[in-house]
Amino acid sequence: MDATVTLKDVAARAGVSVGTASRVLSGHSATSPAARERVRAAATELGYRVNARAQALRSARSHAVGLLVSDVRNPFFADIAHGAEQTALASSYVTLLANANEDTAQQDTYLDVFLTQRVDGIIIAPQGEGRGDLRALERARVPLVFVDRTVDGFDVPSVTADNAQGVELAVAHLAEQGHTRIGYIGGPPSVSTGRARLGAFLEAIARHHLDDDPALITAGDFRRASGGTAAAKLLTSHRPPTALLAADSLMAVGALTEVRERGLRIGEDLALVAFDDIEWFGELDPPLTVVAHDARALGATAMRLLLDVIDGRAAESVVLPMRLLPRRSSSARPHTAAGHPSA
Amino acid sequence: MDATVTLKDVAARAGVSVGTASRVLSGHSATSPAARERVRAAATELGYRVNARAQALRSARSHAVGLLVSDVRNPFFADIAHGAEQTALASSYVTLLANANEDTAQQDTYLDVFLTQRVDGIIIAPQGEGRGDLRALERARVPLVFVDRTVDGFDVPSVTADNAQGVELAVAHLAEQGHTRIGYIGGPPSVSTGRARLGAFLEAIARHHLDDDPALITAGDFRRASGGTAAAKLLTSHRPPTALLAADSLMAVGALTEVRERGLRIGEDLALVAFDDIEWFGELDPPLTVVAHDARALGATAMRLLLDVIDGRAAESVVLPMRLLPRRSSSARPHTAAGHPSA
DNA sequence: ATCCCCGCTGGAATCGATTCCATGGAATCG
DNA sequence: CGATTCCATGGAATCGATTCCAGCGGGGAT
Repeated sequence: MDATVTLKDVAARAGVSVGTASRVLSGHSATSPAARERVRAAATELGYRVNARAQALRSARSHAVGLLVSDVRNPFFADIAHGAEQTALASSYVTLLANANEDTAQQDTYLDVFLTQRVDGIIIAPQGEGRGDLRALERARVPLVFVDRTVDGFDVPSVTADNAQGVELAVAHLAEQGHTRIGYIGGPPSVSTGRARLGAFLEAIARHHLDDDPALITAGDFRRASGGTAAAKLLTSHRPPTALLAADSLMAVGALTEVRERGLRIGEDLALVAFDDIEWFGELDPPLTVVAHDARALGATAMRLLLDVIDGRAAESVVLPMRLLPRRSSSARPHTAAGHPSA
Repeated sequence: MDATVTLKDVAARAGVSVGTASRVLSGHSATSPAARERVRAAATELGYRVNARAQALRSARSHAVGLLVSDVRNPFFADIAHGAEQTALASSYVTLLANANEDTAQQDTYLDVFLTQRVDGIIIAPQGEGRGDLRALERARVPLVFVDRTVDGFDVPSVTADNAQGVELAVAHLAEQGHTRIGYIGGPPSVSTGRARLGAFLEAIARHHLDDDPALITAGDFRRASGGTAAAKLLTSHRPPTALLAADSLMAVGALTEVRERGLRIGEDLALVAFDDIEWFGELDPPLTVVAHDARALGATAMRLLLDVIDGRAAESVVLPMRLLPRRSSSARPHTAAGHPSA
């Protein structure tokens, strides 16, 4: 007696027309107190629940938004999703969370799903170069917001972290402790954050008059294994760095493992600073120094922007500040590092 | 020229009726090769995309399923979500991922959303005692599957881990190393896994003839802080345990922090075994021994079951095996532990 | 050659809610 | 007291796709 209660049933029970019943329940038009009461009573008695699909069909608004992240299992994106979802819920929007799973094809699949489901808007942490279905979104004029990353050539509001500031904080912190040779483990140039952070790193190095040896610059793909490879390359070079800066948390973990396997101790023989704070980075031994942005705020802000766009309000891109969380992994002084034997 | 292409437009362009166009695109009825070709061509030229909401309104099937987990940010549930989502996608079902956020009220909110959205089925890792909207689901006869946890009094297929086996593996492992006093940090009795694991622990203790001192049994709430509190209680007791078994990964982290703060070294002064393997547990120092289940398989299996129920096939509950991953945190021998000073 | 059957098609009803339009009655004003 | 306005309401059109029904025409059987 619950699954298929329609507005017609409610109207019949209340002794009014469906039109009146709809008006009462949506509360948009004037209705008499008597009708209001009868309809409301009938609705609760029958356990009526509006059919969102019929509602969305008639009124062009579906009250559902799509959120596409590159990997739900990455805590950073899980936090973004959480922030976005809570914000949406507060405005009674439903979030369809999809997982590109680090795969451009799957990203396209889900964008297609979003379009088919006629979501009111989409938040995306874009993968790749912005080909394929990303262009279709533009043509379809679906409200769109970028989060964390952007794609060149799209005139879309975005919420990003202040990468330049973050890199500057990290480099300044390491320079303060006397490091002059900082090994950089960067992201892929195909992702905007990868490019931005590398540029900022080069500037920061120059600003602080540190060693700009090109051998200190490596690039990974924001995945764990690539962090290890990059660390190995840096540590076996002719003049190894005394500190490492990883542009992403997963690569930092890879680097950490690699460093350990070489018998070096993070925080004593070698300093390490990572991007993105992950809850358990403080639980590692030693706790990891990070340059962090508030992922939850990133998600929440993106959703706010999206709702603005949907409602036809102006939406300005937002750049959120990063902050340095100094922990023990960066307490190594440069002199202790050089020439340590690699077990 | 993209957003509002309807079937009517396609039909007009192809010079056929909407009926024929629909038949061609859904492929259910017989159509002439000529019509097929013309409709397909028109559809691609116009960039037609079926309106899922209209489709769902007419045919009772929405091809969307709801997945409600207690916390997306918990890697365990993120993995479940990932597994479920991939399986759904393979059958061209969309997953609406919702986050109860450890909150029964929010769980009800989302169940309501699911019902309103007329999803074809729901997978849930239930919170609390199964009051409130969980009963409404039963009345609404929405296909339902429990994952990881169950609720008494519901005749619903479920996918759970073999808790008894997991506990036995952990206890046997510790007993093998000579431990007789194992401190147990359990989950809340309001959650089925909390109850099952405690029962299994008591049985395992008896089976291995270990110390059944009630002072060794504590309970938390599956959150991090409670693990610390429980550990503190155990370690300050009259005769502290030489090993700890935590019923959940987050509580294990809490316990870990607490143990460290007391100046004890996990793996040397005290053994620690945790439930649920989380990617980075192997990165801790020392790496954590865990009793793990394959969360992704849990999610995938649950989705398969749900699709079975939706399609009217029989669905039998599944119990997945757990396995022990011995790492350094449980290498402590009992004799080293007793009477260690608490810094 | 006639009849029947079957494949294909157009037209129309349908799903459930919203919203426009017209109407009836009450209230207000001159 | 009659005319105008306003409020509440019922009825109907509408959103986009699916599906039933009936009809048209062609091919095979007799």
